[in-house]
Formats: sequence, structure tokens, C-alpha cells
Amino acid sequence: MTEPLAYSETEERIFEAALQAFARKGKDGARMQEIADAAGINKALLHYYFRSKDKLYEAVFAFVFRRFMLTIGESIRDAETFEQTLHAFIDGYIDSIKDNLDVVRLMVNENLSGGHVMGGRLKETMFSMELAPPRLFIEKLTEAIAGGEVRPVDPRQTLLSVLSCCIFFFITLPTVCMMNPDARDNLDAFIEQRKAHIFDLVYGGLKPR
Amino acid sequence: MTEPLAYSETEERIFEAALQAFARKGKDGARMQEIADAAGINKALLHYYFRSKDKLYEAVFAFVFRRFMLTIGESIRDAETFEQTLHAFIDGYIDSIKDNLDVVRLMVNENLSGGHVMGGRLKETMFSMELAPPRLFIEKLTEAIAGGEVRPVDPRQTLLSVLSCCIFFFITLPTVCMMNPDARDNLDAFIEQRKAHIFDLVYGGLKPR
DNA sequence: GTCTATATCTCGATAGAC
DNA sequence: GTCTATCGAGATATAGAC
Repeated sequence: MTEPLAYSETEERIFEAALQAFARKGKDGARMQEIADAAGINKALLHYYFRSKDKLYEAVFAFVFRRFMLTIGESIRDAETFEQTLHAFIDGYIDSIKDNLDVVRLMVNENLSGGHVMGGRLKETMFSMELAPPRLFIEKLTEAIAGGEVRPVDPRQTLLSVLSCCIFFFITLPTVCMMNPDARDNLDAFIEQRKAHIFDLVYGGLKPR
Repeated sequence: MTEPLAYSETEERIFEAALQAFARKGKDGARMQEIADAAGINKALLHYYFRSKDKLYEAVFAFVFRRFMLTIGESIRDAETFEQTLHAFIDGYIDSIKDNLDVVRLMVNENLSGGHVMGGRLKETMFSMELAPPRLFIEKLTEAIAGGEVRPVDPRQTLLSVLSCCIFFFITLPTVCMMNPDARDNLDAFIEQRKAHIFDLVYGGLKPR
């Protein structure tokens, strides 16, 4: 099941509307009517383009997932030291997520309901993107351990921890804002604070003693 | 709107069934029929007890949220040094989450759809549980910074990072298992590995240089 | 309290004109 | 391609017997 390389303007408007609906309420919770309204078209046209809700969901997921992965890939440049790599990774991920919050919400929803749609996309992406950021991160970290810049740690666990720190607070934003007044008052400032803190904590935790 | 202190056996069976349904498919995606079936009762009885789906959702959320908070509170004992506190916090949280995966999924779903129901419960809990674990964590960390056991960091950001590391991989378990064969083959072993890694990384990142 | 039967409504999907 | 109108399935919710 190969996806088209390009979509019409109408189709992309549908994707944006569907993304928002699916991200906030999940596949079952979202309504075709609200997606049509938000896209400025008729409900029948939705079925004309995508046949069924399931097909729309899969098309939307494939589209935004691919776009998001490319965005992240572009945002993270290669670096000399592991310190630079870590900095670029954290900043790049957080910036990309901030601009694609609904994509992350959609992926979390996918995981909550089994992750079967995402599973297919993941496998495809793994092979097509040789230098995906997570892979790059693990390579650089492994080198850094071998070179003595970083003490011996499990690279995969470390990657998971960094990703956790960069993503989790976006997922639980309502709760975070309720527990943390700064985040509610000035989210951008909080995000910059967060970037600095994560780098500081993780790099401190990785340096040899 | 005060909640009852105790529920009948039937009501608790309904709660378990509803928790599972709401956690996996969200409030809108879950079906009253499947909840009734899973609880071993009739659909009409569901409405007899809780009047509507919305009311059932709120009751279930209040019940499992409160129970989960108490579980975590009990699992984390007080400790002398901050090192012990951190260890107890990480192990206690991860064990509690492991035994209450659907509660966490429910809370994440709540956050994805705005978090209004959870908001009310959070406020109530903040006041009624003076020594809730997050508060204890921040107090102990602040003391440790003052005493020089830990270098100066933002306690709230640090708490958020530890929680991220403890919770995120449970939320994205399908993806984690796909990227990480160990987790799929032996989840319990992976979880123990994860506990050790988080403590190691965070405590390393907090120690004075 | 617990059930069967049914009312009422909403949603996904289609038919057919333009 | 885009619309209006509508069908039919399946959902929540209720009525009423036991």
C-alpha cells in the first residue's frame, strides 16, 4: 500500500482538520462531521476522497508521520563532539514537537490503542531513513563512550530517557500547567528553561566521574 | 460534588470494566455495551447506577485517580538521604504504574482531550494530601541542595524529568517494544534495567562536580 | 436491583442531482 | 468535484415488568 507523493490542496486541508480531531479525541472519538466542517467542505466529500473513516485515519497518519520525521531529521545537524550532538538533539526535538503538537498527540493515541497503524509506518521509516535522529544519537553516544568522553551507559536506555524528558511534558501539558504556574504564564520561556535543564541534567549524568 | 467513601461490589466491578474501556479507547470511543459485558451486568443497570456515560466517566476517574494516588503514597517511604529518597521515588512510581497501567492511560487520555475532569480532581487532591510524593520529592531535593549533597538545580524541572523517565515508556510501550527487542522478550527485566538506569543517570546528573 | 424491550438519536456511508 | 438528502447501523438512554 504505497502512499501518493503529493496531495491536492483540498486533501491537505482535510489532513490538517483530521489531524486535529484524531489527535484530541482519538480515532473513535473524532467525528467525520467536525472534520468536514473544519476543512470547510461537505461530509460526503470526505468519503469521496478517502472512502471510509479508517482509510482517512491511515492516510492522515502516514502523511503527518512522514512529514514529522522529515522535520526532525532536518532540524538536527551533525556535530563534532557528543556534547554538541546532545544539545542539537534536545533543542531540535523540542522545537519540532512544539510546532507539531497534534502529531505527537496522534502518536500517543495510537500507542494507547495498540499502535498497529503506527507499527507499519515505523517499520517502513526505519529502512528508508538510514540516518534517522535516534540512530544517529545512539551511534554518537557509543563513540563517545568508546572515546572516554562519556562514562559507560546503556545507549538505548539513555535515548529513551532523553526522549521522555523532551516529549512527556507536552503530552501532559494541562497537568503541567496546573502544577506549574510559570508554564501557564509563559510557555515559551518554560520551554527554553526545560531545554537547558534537560541538557544540564543528562550531560551531567553522563560525564565521567 | 462529594464522592461516596465506599462502593458496592457491583459498582467496583463496573469501575474496573469502565477503566479498561475508557483507558484504551477514550471517553467517546468506549461503548456502554462493552463495559456492561465486561462487568457481567446489563446495559440498563449501568444507567441505573450512573445515569449517563458522562457521569460514569467522572465517577470512574475520581475513584481510580484517588486510589492510584493513595497507592503511590504508600509505596514511597520516607528516607534519610536524598539518594535514598530518589531511589524509593523511582522504584515506587514505576512499580505503582506497572500495576495500574490503565489508570495512567486514562490520565493521559484526559490530558490529550483537555484535562478538565482531571483538573478538578487534581485541585482536590493537592489540598487533601499534604505529603503527596511530588511535594515530598521537592522538599527533600531542596534540602539536599541547601546541604550541598546535590548541586543547585531547579527542583520542579528535576521532578518533571524523573516523572517523564518513569512514565513515558509505559505510555509508548508498543513503540518501545518495537524499537527495543529486550522489552518485548522480557518486560519485567527491562523494567528493572530501566529503574537502575534512571537512578544512575539522574543521581549522576545531580551530584556536585 | 435486575432484566427485556424499545424509543430516540447520532454517526458513517451512499445515492443521485448538478 | 461538490453538494443535498437520506438510509441503515449502532449508540445512549428510558420504560416498565419482575
